[in-house]
Amino acid sequence: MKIATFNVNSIKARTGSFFSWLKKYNPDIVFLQEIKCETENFLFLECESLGYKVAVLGQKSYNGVAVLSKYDFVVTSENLPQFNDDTAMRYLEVLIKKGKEKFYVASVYAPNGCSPDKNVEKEKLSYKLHWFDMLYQRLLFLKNSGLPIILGGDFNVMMESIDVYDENKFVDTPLYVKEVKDKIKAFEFIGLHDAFRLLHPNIEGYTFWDYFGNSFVTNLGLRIDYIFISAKFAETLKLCRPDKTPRMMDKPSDHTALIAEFDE
DNA sequence: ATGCCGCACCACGTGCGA
Repeated sequence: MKIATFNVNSIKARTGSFFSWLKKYNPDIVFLQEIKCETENFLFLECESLGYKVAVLGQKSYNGVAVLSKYDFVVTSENLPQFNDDTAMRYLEVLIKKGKEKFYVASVYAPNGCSPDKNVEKEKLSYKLHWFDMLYQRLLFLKNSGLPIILGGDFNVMMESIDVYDENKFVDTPLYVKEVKDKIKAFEFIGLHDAFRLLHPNIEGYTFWDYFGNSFVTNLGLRIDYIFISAKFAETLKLCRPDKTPRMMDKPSDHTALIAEFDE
């Protein structure tokens, strides 16, 4: 089984490059973030013609998440049940049925939390922390079902210095502050593992490079996109790495795809 | 390098992202 998560920064602006990459890698499940279009305007036909069943939670202009799957599924949650903001589309969870197996997957787009205005940033950081608390509550619920879990998404946090080109630039920012890292560390208590770090404890795995300057060429990147997997998938995980090919195409997203493969 | 780029839109300027 092959899976991928990709913050596309507008599916419409990425139509050509995204679908050429999708055809080539041909993953079984894809998690998309920042599709930046309303649900009804998503490119359903293009995805379906490649054999995917599609679930979309979109909105105008910003945010928006989607799940593409070669396996059948039912949508189990649109946004986080206990989070009382329905203006930002950031979480889409489906229950996949793959033959006799059932497992939960979710496409996740965590709030960024940053602002040039320090007062605004304070509010945005508390919003982010609360959003992660409600994510945790949902993950507890999924864990209690006893079914395996896969999360793919843009979590907007770097966990350690190896995840960031210069940690000094991010000290005390909502991308790198301890309170936010602690929310991700808490995933351990739900039995979720960072798939990339599981296989590669000591190598850089950037998934994002800013548009400005030559940040991609000079590799000034951040690892902010993750695939989290429960024990059953950790046992069969055989590959997890950023696939830099979409970031090298014309008019790329500022993120690239993170891919993972599992033995059957 | 606290937005130097790129995206979307009640669009030729503004809000937003990391």
